Amino acid sequence: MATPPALNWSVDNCTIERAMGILGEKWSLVVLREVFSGIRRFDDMRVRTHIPRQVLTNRLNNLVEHGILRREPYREPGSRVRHEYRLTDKGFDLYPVMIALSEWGNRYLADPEGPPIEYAHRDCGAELHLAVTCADGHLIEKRREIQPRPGPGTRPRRPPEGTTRPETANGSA
Amino acid sequence: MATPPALNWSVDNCTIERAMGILGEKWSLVVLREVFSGIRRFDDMRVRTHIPRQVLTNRLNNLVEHGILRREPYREPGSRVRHEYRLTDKGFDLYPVMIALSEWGNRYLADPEGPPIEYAHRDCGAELHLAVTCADGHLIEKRREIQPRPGPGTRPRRPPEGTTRPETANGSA
DNA sequence: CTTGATGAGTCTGTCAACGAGACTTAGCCT
DNA sequence: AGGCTAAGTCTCGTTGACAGACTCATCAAG
Repeated sequence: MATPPALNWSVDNCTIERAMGILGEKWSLVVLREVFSGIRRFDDMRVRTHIPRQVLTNRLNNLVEHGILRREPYREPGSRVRHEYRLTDKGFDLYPVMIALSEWGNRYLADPEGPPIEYAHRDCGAELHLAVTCADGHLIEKRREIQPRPGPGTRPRRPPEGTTRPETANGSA
Repeated sequence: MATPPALNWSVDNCTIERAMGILGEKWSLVVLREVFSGIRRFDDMRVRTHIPRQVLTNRLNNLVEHGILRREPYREPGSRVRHEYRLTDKGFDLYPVMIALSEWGNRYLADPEGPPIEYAHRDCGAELHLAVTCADGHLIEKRREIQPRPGPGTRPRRPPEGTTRPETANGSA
């Protein structure tokens, strides 16, 4: 084997990495799962998830800071004003991420009786799944059809003087 | 507002949570991005990602242990036998997760010039994206059509004696 | 056969993040 | 006035991340 071409590009500005910087902290996605499921209050999340208080405050604040959740004041009759956490548009756009994770998790990690949460089409009740398509409208069914490649923000990586291995032609796994 | 119905179900066996237990550790998905991009060797990953050695060994081992990567011995002419890391089927099935993250990241987190990596349809070159569909074949375009609900593995949550709030009807965010 | 290069680690010590449990605070209710 | 409750802070011990030096096996050069 020889040098994969990817080695010549830098990935400092990788958006997957940035996304994981926000969502990859422990519990972040669990918090989002809760909000997607209609759980919006601090203590309700605590009760279901057992996330340590401190971590939960921290995650909620981070998610608010990144514009994924917003704090909404509400007042329950006979209580003082409180806040609940709701998804912003940016947060809702994480639906595919949630569905992708749950599809994979359901296939490989579920208990024999199945997963405790599923995502369904409200109108017809059928379960959801993700389809990979391309901008030209083709449906992608086999992974051989998928090709990672340098995008518009690609920058060269300066190799540290004399790191040379013979080139190869094909960069996918 | 009143008790969201989700509060009555347990989420101990949630598959999203389990998936994040594997993929949510710092760097896990970056390692996978590398492998998807054709980077398969320890030091090549180090060079691009600057992941600390110890963490990288640890992540690679975890991913192998969970059957997402496999170690493949190879021998470069004039070197001793080494190992490279390749995706298993289970690993390849994470493609939707990668694409979902990168779509979201590209929309909200990219530099002005764009992302450094994109996923394309090999046959036509067009960029990929994910479509949410339901098992009945409907294309879901609005989040209002998505409904999280208890799945087959749902278990009741034993509420700790006298945690009662009035019920509400609708559980989505 | 010795020396050196190289890929892939291990070892050590420091610092940040996580987890458990007790304590705090603001506003409402009796 | 006293108590309750949601949502935090505080404290402290444990785990995980990181940096940098060290190890180890193997092959190639001399």
